[in-house]
Amino acid sequence: MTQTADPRARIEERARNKFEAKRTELAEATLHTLAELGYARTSLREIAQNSEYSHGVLHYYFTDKLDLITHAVRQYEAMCVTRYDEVVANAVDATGLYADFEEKYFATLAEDAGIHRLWYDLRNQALFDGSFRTDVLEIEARREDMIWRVVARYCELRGSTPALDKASAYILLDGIFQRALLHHLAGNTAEIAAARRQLLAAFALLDRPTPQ
Amino acid sequence: MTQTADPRARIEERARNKFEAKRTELAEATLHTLAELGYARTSLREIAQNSEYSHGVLHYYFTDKLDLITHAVRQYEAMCVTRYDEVVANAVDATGLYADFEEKYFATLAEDAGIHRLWYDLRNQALFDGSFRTDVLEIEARREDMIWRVVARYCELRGSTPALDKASAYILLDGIFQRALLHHLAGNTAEIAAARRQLLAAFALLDRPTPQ
DNA sequence: GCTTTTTCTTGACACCTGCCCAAACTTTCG
DNA sequence: CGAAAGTTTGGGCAGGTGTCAAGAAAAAGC
Repeated sequence: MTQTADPRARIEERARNKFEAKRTELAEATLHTLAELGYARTSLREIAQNSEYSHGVLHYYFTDKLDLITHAVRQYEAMCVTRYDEVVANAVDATGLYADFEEKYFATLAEDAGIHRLWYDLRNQALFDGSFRTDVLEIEARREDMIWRVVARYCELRGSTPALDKASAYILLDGIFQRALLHHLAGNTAEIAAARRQLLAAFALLDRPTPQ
Repeated sequence: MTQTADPRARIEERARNKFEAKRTELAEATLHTLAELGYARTSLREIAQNSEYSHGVLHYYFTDKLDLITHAVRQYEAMCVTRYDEVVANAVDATGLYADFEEKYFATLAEDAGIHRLWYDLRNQALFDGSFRTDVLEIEARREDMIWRVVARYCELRGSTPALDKASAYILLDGIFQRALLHHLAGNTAEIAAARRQLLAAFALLDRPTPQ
């Protein structure tokens, strides 16, 4: 239980932690503003206004606008790539896994629409701006992994083998989600119902009998 | 062959055509700038600089920035939703259709990367800004149709039935494209090769024997 | 309690944005 | 030709942007 002997080091460490904590607090506020306005329309003053500080603070804690947004994106990652882990962990059979997954899928579509469209916005920025590319590709890979855990477990419970590779399975399931998000924001409820059918069909397709 | 009797009407008609022609010319320049910079960073002055006119002209021919961009987007539509029609028309068997489609698919991925990323950018804007939503949804529907013509013809030639509905087939094939585009711009050639395999697997999956 | 350090606010800066407009230029028409 | 209409330019406007710095306020250290 002994701590670092040097008290100066302790103080410095504590300061660093506090500094880091404020950075994440500000990054959190940044995420909310980004989710509401999108990357294109989000300004530092707007971010500050949605927090309890003035816009100058942002430059005290971050060197750049890019630094701030990068930090916010990394923070987003943590919450977005584990969304279905609980569903997978608790699954006892394929039908139940699918039901729980579908429920969470359409729940987050409506509840977290803002943060989801932000992600698609940032991924798109990476098509134009190289600064984000590395982060985006890494998050994308983790999202693929997340979906793959669902798909693999589903097939395992059914005693079958996935008919698509990891990337394609993600592309299909996430693509259905993205399309549904657009229709959700457009208020088109009929297409949300269609997305439910598409998701079901996708799972039916993914799962083929294991060749023995 | 008689023309409109009223000469004043003729003149007015000709003027309108000229006006419309200049609008499309400017919209064309707008597309190039948008493809290079993305929606977020494209300004009217930048668009004008990439054309041979000054920025004032844009306000002479368009009421708004929105008006201009909307016009540009509609113009984009024409070229983007018929890309594979020739491939479909010339197909004599399923293998040939797939080969031609795949070739065009990866050719346009590299050649027209700019315009493709612009499309994804605009589609994304629709998640935040309702002004585009109608146009985006309409173009998206036409793109689905375009892909569906390929898929349906492919299955027809094989004597099989598509295993996914129109929307899901588009989601999968376009999703593979979008992912490949990101990796193309990131210079990741290994993932382009992976996309080739994904596309092949997707077609293998799409096509299931027709139940008789 | 007083000094030092950290944290935060405020206002300034240079630049860019969409939009508007008066004046110059060009074309069209009688 | 001259007048009228159409077209284009370039500058001005109000407002917004990221960034910075000086000084107020708060916290920490002794």
